[in-house]
Amino acid sequence: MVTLNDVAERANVSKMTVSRAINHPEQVRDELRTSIMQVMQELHYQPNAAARALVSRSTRVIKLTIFEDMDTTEPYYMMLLAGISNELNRHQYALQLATSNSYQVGECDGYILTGIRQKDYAWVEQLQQPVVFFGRNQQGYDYVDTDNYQALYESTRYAISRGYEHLVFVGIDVDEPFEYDRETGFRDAVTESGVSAQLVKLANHCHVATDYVQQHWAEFPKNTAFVCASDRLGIGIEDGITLNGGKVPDDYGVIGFDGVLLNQIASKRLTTMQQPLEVMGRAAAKLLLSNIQHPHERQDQEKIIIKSRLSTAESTR
Amino acid sequence: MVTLNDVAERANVSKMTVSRAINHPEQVRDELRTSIMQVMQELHYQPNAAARALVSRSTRVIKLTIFEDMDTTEPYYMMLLAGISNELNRHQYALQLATSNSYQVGECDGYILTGIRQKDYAWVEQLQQPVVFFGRNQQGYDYVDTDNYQALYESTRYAISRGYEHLVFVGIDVDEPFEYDRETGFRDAVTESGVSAQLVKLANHCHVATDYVQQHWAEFPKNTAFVCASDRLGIGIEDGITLNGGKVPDDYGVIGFDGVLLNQIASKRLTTMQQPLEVMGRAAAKLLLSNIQHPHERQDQEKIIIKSRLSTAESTR
DNA sequence: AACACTTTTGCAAGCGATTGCATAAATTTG
DNA sequence: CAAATTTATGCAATCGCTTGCAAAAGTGTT
Repeated sequence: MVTLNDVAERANVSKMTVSRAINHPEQVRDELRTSIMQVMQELHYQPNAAARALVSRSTRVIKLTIFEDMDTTEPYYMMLLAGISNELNRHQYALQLATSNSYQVGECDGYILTGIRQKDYAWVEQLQQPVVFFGRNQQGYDYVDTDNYQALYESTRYAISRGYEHLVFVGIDVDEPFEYDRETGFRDAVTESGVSAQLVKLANHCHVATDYVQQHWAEFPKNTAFVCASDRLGIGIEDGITLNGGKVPDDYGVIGFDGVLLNQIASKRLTTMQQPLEVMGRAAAKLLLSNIQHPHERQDQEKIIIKSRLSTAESTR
Repeated sequence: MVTLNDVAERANVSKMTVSRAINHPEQVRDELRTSIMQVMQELHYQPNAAARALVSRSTRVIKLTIFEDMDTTEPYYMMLLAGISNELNRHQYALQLATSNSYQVGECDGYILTGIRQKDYAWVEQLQQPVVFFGRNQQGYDYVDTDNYQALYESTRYAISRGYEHLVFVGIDVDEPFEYDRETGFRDAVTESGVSAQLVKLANHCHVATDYVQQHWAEFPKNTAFVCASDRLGIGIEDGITLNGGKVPDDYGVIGFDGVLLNQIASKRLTTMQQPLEVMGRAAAKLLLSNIQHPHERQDQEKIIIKSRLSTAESTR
């Protein structure tokens, strides 16, 4: 292994000068610095991260902890990963992946947390490091989230504007803030417009939504639009409608939420509120890094809320 | 920060004894060890990873490097991640994520590489650490892969066994071993059966496949089955058929490959060869760890080949 | 009880880098 | 041009832990 000392000897300077050439270039004579850089190249010198971390107390590692069984394999997270990873790389931080139940091995400079449910907050509190949430929380932690209220409000308004007269909100059966926000967005939109509406909460799976439509088909007059809390539900609902002989989008409309399935299935063009997950990932990474670099500058909870964008397709007229 | 010394003082032993209690429990008197363990608990002692790595020359970090633009957001990788992450956690290793173009920050004990193309091998060779590939390679590196030949051979045979009389292989237009294997599996199966067949290679996107069917519709007599190199292509093909008024599965069959979209879209029940990605991820992690722990035991290239499983659904009769 | 063991614990050195302080060189100033 | 100041480099200590060897304690044998 090539060490600072090796470089120093070869460059005829002390290892301190080499160290400074790397970390504080302005403190080293230009000429000398370039010659040191060259030696580093020749020797393929790579600073030892462990040694650095030991003395500087900074690992340059950020952990993304996903509080959900990873075998559910949400493609959702993949886009998040892309955003986070890109941003961290720009700042020369490494991204480490962990799940809630994973053995806590290795240290890090901060955490990005996602998929957190109420029961997990105890775990979070015991963390002694900067934390940024992906998803709203009422505990005062900084977070990045999409505007769930706006998303459902807007998609509901859109459905109404397309002439659908009966609205169904198909939510997810969890007790979490994001779900309330979505529901409230829907409620406000229908109340304002005075159209008839109903709500249901289902487990977040296609077939559950399909079954629901099958079993309650009588409740849905023509001109019903289903505003869903996820694309999965949207797709399931659409199937249910088709199986009952309903015509999408002429007689029934469907709007999803997330937008993660969009690029994958060309035919299933679901109208949906698309979350800019890559952007949100970047934002979370950026916020965390800023918290790490300026530990005391911030007093209040920082909230970065990024709007979802309506992406219209063939499941609405 | 709680250090070994703190624990040692509190437990009235030297820090060496504490260290041994952790790393070589059998060398410490049972009674003493349990009392040390207790002190560690009380003080919430966590060994400093950097210090450990510095002296032991092992970081307990594995890097998964994905050689593909991550913004393509293949859900494929998510399942892989799950498998790798689970296995690494069992062995108390951390998983670090990197892309080919990401700044190489931090050290690791080994690499799992996926999405590698011919042009990337130069980068790999310069690595000075154990490497396991995800996907076949002819360079002598250990790898884990699904049996691409078997997968396409089997799905083609299946299509033939269901009575389809004209076979179309819809491949991906890349120059990689895995693609040849698939093609060869298809060729062998049709040759053996003597059915008529044709091949095409397309970019791996739904709409490309849909367009292809539209433009070549005249070439496909009734009783044609499309055997595809990915689920995306399969879904695109199916759409193309439907748009042309073809009946799936009665007059046209479609078989995909991967199985990653299966659980996501209930209605689009594509018959497909399902890769057990979680298992494959585990296998890759296990193989890498064994290479790390027994550096010289192995002479030849180790190949772990895991069969895909046919999952029949509504796109074949 | 004295010897040769084996088992258990402690000491000192060092992994590769960075921090604080001291020194040397270069530059400015009166 | 010597003194004061700025800029550039080097020295020593240290981060928390593990390795190699030495010392101490315990065990058994004659």
